[in-house]
Amino acid sequence: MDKKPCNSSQDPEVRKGPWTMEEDLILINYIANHGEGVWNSLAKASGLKRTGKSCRLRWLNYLRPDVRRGNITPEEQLLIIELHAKWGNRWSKIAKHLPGRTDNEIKNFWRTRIQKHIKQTENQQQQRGNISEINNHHQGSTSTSKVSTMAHPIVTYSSPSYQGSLEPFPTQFPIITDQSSCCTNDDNNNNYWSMEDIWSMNLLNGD
DNA sequence: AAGCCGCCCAACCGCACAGGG
DNA sequence: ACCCTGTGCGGTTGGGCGGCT
Repeated sequence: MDKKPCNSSQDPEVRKGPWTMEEDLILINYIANHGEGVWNSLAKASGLKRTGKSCRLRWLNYLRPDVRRGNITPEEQLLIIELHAKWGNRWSKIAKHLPGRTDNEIKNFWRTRIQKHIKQTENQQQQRGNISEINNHHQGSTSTSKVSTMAHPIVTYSSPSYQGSLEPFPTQFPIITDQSSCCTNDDNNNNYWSMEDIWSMNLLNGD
């Protein structure tokens, strides 16, 4: 790439990549004692070899005690769809209406699940369109794809097929019936410590 | 059993904006 | 009025993991 590795050469102290448990604890402890904000000086004062940006992101997206982790509930799915139809990719704005959810999480959710679902829906609609066109015209010629494209103009993400159908993903996603179960994360976080662990360790360490 | 492929998510990057000096 | 620094936001990437062939 054409990017200069100036940071790594001039400032080898700056760490990148996944956060370690130790770093998380340092950040949590520091914020518990001094509060959040002024991230650049926080990064320096805490002794973390991270940028302020990185500290902020880690805190907001993962370490904050009020961050809700686990599957997006059907209600949240609907809300995301509605708000996205209204505001587009204003993830932080959407996140403000979903307590405990981060813009990053919503963004990822949208990209991985909903966009995929929309594509599938569009494909299905196109295929149905093809079939109906074929049935309507009894032509069976090679021009069906063109016809179907005209019959189903490409819709944007605010696909009207979602709005009003209060059942966006009836079978595709596991539905959480018990909110308390979302905090166990047995399978999801095998390689990670849960936030409860971290916070209890934080308390054990003393602040 | 091994390799491949696709999905998911944490983290990084670049840009824009706001506030202070 | 201008510049600098910090912060916030949206887009993108890379690695881990599970399912499939």
